[in-house]
Amino acid sequence: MEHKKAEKISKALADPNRIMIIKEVKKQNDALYCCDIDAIIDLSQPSICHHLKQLTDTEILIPEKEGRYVKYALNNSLIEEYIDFLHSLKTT
Amino acid sequence: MEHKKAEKISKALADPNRIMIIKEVKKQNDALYCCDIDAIIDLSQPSICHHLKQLTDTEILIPEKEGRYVKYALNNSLIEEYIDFLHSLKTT
DNA sequence: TAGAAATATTTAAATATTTCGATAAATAAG
DNA sequence: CTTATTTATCGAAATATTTAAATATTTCTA
Repeated sequence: MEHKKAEKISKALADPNRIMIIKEVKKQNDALYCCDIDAIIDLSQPSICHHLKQLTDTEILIPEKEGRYVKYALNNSLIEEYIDFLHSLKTT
Repeated sequence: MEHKKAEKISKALADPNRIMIIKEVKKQNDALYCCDIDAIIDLSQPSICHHLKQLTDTEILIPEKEGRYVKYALNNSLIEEYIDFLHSLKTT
């Protein structure tokens, strides 16, 4: 992974609300809906939308449209690539 | 790892200059000096100092004073803990 | 001890991010 | 077709981050 990409993923993970959202995706087993987040995070709907956009722009979350709803799944392989990048930084 | 801690590590990694610094620590085999960075990164001395502070505050880098100099080493075990946290986010 | 060199701190400006209210767009339900 | 519901976008305010000049601190060397 390019370090520019790793930087962007790091930035997307650098917020407590976005980490909460990712945790919730896991809890809901890759089937998190936008409106579920309202119940969990004390932010306005536009703010939640903004955080989701950062997570989907970086492809950490993969959105899938289902009628009026959007379902989010975690991009496990991207996380793996990011982990590989972190391993590559380590000294031996 | 607490997610507050993971958030802080993410934030510290969310900058191209700081990633460059970490890469340079690896290149120099855990023996990076402050003044070496001047040669690599086009930033003022106070800015470099500020970035190093973020990396040491989060304990990503471990500073060791050597007379007038400060030598930096990567905290490999913290990176491992951060990687474990990332694994824990993954869906199965 | 005085001067030089390396690193740290303070302060302020520029830029970026976060947040929310208002509003728009898309689709479902009646 | 009209209305309600879900998600997205715009615009503006509040907050945080990045940067560098000026200055301070620490320690080496002559």
